[in-house]
Amino acid sequence: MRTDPARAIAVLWGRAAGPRRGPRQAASVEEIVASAIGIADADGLDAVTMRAVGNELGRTAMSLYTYVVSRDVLIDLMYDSVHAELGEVRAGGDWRKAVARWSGKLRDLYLEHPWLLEIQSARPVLGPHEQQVLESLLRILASAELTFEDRQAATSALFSIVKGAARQAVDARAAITKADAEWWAAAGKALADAAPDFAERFPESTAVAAHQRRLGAQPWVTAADQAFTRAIELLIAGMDKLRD
Amino acid sequence: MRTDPARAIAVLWGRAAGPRRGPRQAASVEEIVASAIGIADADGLDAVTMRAVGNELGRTAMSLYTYVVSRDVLIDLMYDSVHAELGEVRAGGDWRKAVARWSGKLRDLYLEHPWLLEIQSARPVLGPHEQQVLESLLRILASAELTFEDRQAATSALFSIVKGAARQAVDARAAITKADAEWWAAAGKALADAAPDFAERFPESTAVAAHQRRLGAQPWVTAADQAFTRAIELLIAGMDKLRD
DNA sequence: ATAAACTCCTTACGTCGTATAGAAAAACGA
DNA sequence: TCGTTTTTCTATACGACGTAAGGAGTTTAT
Repeated sequence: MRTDPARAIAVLWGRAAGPRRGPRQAASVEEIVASAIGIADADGLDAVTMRAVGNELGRTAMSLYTYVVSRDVLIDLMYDSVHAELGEVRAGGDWRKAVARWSGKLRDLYLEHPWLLEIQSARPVLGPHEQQVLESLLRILASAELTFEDRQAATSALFSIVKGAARQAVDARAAITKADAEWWAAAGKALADAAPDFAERFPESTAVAAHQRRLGAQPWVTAADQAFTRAIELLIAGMDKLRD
Repeated sequence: MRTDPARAIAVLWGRAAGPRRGPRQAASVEEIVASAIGIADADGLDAVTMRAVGNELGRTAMSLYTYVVSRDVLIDLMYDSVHAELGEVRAGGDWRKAVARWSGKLRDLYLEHPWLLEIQSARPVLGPHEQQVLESLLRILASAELTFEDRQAATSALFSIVKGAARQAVDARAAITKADAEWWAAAGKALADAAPDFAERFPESTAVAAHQRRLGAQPWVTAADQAFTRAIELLIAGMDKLRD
């Protein structure tokens, strides 16, 4: 991110790449990005080391630097690349349903590539596929005849809600592991010891937790799903109400 | 996070600390956490290395491990500690205003300690001050007479929106630096070269950007502020509408 | 007095991104 | 055609990081 952006952007937006002088390149940026995405899908973003990606392609870490100027840029490319999977969400019909559809699809993308959530920064879009995702949403919001201000507010809110909900879902999914379950049990016990007055100090939190437990079955996972759907509904209702 | 949570939780919730045998400790957990927060405020979370914190206190990195079992736990402690600054947000009066007030205060906290945004995971609350922040919100939502389901949905949405907006604001603030301005100029130029058909491919994005530019002055910063306020308004309106 | 428990220091390991420098390979100018 | 230039890729190395291991010194319990 700190280096000259021109090359990264050129690669993102469909290269130029005139005839070069030296030896032919044995790999390609696409191949490297695909390999990196595979590693990230399997083992998370931290596992995407230059050495690991190089190894996967049968070459050294340093050779990758002739394709991408830094690991950060590689991650930018990965980020944009997976956004192609989302495709276009058309704006026809009821805009409320379209917003819900867009949100669900973006959340699915995050769940399929949880490492997307490990990337921080709300930096403006850099690549064409990210841009397409944003454009799709803006088209829907335009069809709802929101003001420009509300389009921005809604966009920001929707991205945030989807990301937050996806993170919750991913964490919930991970918490089902045996080791994590034990960890939580131990944490709960330690908490009960350390704060015996929890229920009096935090009655509302306790009430919500009790209600959650009452629903039984999959306490975290499905609760997160429902909270997501409902959160989107709340926002849509608000947009509807303040639309005039 | 991977180790026994009991000790971390004991420290978080106000210790026990019976009489120990060896030499007296020359520092305290509070001192270490405060020092780490100072470093993070100044230089971000990455600057909080065990060596840096130790150095600040005139001791070695390894000595810190008698106070906190790992860097991750230190960060948990930092996280909870700064949440004490937010204090209680009372639930009296109009719940709509209270929600807005709570959101604004949390956002201010994030802006004052931007490294909070570098911490990922939507893990359930661990410390008492985080818990208090959640409790305050739940009290407000209870006074609004939302269903339990809607309280969860609204909680999740509000945390997400606040966090997302804060991140945007922090990034906008950072983008005013000279070096970054140059970077963006270069990126813009590169983008114009790489995608001359941008405006046709992404008409809605272009329209929003044009509207933004038309407003002039501080294009990013105040726009982010307004989008935040409006996003919260949208959600509150939705809660209001679907309340029955 | 001796033993146990504890703090803190020094040293060291394995990891990372990437700087540097050189070898081999391809295209260019003559 | 033959250097010259440009580029790819490798090997090596540096300085960071979190933290494991081991040991010296200090305090308390027996």
